[in-house]
Amino acid sequence: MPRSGRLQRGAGVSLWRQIADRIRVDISRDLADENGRLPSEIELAERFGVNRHTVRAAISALAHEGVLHAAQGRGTYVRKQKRLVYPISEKTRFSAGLENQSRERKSELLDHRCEAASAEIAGALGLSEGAQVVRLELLGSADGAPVSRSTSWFDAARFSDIADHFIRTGSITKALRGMGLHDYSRASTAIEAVHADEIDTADLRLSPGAIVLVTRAVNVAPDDSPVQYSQTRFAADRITLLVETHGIQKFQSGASINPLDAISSTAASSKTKRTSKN
Amino acid sequence: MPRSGRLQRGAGVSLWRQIADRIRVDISRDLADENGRLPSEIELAERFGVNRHTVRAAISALAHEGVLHAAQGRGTYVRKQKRLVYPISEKTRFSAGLENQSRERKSELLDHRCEAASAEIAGALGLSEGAQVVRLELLGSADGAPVSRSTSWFDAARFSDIADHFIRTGSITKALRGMGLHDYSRASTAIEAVHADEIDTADLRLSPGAIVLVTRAVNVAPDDSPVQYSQTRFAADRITLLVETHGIQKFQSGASINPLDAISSTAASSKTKRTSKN
DNA sequence: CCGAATTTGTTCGTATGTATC
DNA sequence: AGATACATACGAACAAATTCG
Repeated sequence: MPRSGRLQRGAGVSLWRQIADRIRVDISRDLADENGRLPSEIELAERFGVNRHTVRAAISALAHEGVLHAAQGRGTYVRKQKRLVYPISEKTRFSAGLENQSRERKSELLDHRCEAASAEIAGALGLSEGAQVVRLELLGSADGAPVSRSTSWFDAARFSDIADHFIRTGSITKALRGMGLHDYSRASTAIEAVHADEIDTADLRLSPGAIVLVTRAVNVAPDDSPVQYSQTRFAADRITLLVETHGIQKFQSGASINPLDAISSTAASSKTKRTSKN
Repeated sequence: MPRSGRLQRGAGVSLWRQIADRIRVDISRDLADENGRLPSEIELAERFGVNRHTVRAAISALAHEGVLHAAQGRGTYVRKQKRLVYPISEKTRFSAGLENQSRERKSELLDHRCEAASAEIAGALGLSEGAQVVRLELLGSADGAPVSRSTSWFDAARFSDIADHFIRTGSITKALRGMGLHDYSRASTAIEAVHADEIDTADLRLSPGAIVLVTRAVNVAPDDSPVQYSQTRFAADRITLLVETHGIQKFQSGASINPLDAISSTAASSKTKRTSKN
């Protein structure tokens, strides 16, 4: 039976929202079994004394939030995974970010080709529109789960063989080094968040309604000439972007400037901490 | 009447998704009136020859994407607004970011109080747990629309009067300067994206299912001691975070390193540009 | 200011399709 | 093949917010 208090019909809050809030709390107690599986929608509907559609609306909202995952024919499960931290700094390297956080990580080259630069690409790389550029399509995974899907462009005049070098070395940094560029810097990164589209749900194995963090970044050579322009789409529920704009140092013993150190322990209660306007 | 082709029942794609795709295209043609208002759900259901619930599912999906906005009693409208750019760099200032992008912007102090630091706050500020800290609740708006909702903490021992100074000056930077701190730097910013909760929808005037960009940031004094820890929630469909990790310079005439310069002109076609795995 | 009309939001009922076990 | 469980779709009714005469 449902835990605390009955559902309030006719109050300001809809039933499906009340149920969603109840489920969100109860899954960490006894609602889900040892495998994280929830009772079936029919059973939940009986427990809450509502129609199955009302339960479905609640589950849908929680699936949008990334709390639950419904699989046709299998059941509804609690989504359990901690976020990987992807650092963004002047020395951001594409694949290096996820080291030490996952057992197995991979950067797979899906496709590569030469094409004419659009206005956006040309502007970012300092080329004229229509200039030849090399495009690389990469899929980043950690522990078997896809995490990022990126498209990068390079000036074909300088880096026509970048794909070959990447295939040999498995790394953008090493590929550029193999072509004579021994260092580069991240100049800027634009960050937006949007809902996953059909391509995202396929590539990143997301459920419809999930969130994608979109970054558009420019890397520059030591002489500040643009080298690489890339658009990356991260599965938002698996990633935290960490921007480091100032040397990260420990200030006092036990005190970390990295706010993420404390997040995992307080994430569950963060909601109660926030205060509304009133 | 619907434009091209009938809906395909029993094909691989559900009706509501076909309808959503159709609406997404047709709103830029003739589906919406001069005010961006769509026909009522009942009328759309008749046009497409489906039940009203099926139209609602399509509208719901498009509302999640941020394309449409449904208002009870008023109708369903096309959402039209361009994103503001919020820069994040070593010299990020809370309110300064939105200058020159909006006619009217405001940073309103909703609440302030003194409290004991939690483990998260204490860790970020280099204090011991339970130490007294001042908390400021701010609401940032641009052109009348709420954009950000932030909570900041300061060491009460150093900045007990921060609220008074903020009320007088209307700026965190000026308030800190008034208390003897003439400069500070952004040390780190953690960025995540989540679905808006009830508090977000109220404070930022979002529709349920909207996306919120959550940042957790630490500002430090010139001696690298932590000064301010803040959590900010941005309405994701109104904001682009721009991380500048390397001096932004023009490299060639007409070439900008800022990738955002080209986004607006290509955003509409970005979807077709992306390629899937196959 | 009131009340009717309009429009979206919620809930229940029912049936069928599809994926998984 | 059968049972289970989620996905989609239609129908009906009422609630809640807004608009407008």
